[in-house]
Amino acid sequence: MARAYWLIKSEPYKYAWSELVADGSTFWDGVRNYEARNNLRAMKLGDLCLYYHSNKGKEVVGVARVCAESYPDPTTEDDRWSVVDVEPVVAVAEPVTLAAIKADPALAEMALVRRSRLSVVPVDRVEFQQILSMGKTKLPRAAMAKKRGGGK
DNA sequence: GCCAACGTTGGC
DNA sequence: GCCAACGTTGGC
Repeated sequence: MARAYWLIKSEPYKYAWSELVADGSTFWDGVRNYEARNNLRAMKLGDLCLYYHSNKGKEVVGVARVCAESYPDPTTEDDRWSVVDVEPVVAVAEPVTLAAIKADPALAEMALVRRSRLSVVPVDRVEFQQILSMGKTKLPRAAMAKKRGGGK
């Protein structure tokens, strides 16, 4: 099964990329939208996520990896909501702004642009690679491996 | 089951 | 800080 790609948004003053790096990993809580939640639930171990700073910055600043698949959101009694765990993989060398994404015809149709209010959106492989390339960023070898443990 | 009111998100 | 987009809620 091919790896999937996603984009997850956080307001940097709420939970910034640098905090994820400092924490080592975190559970991705606070999603209260069914479609976003369904995207969380579709995430598989080893999927890669573009980490986007919304509101302030409006740019892709890092790549994170799903290190635990979805489970009930521990911050609420409401069993409708789920979280996943993510860990940082690599910072984007040159953050890719929303303006740059919109200006690129290959990216203008991204769910990020079309569904701007959705906080967890799918990204296709081509879009993912294009953003990394715009960000002058290469994935470390370890993240290229399919999954930890590497089974078929 | 429709739809108006309301709340939230996020770009500008 | 404003406002557009849009998801959710609740009255009927």
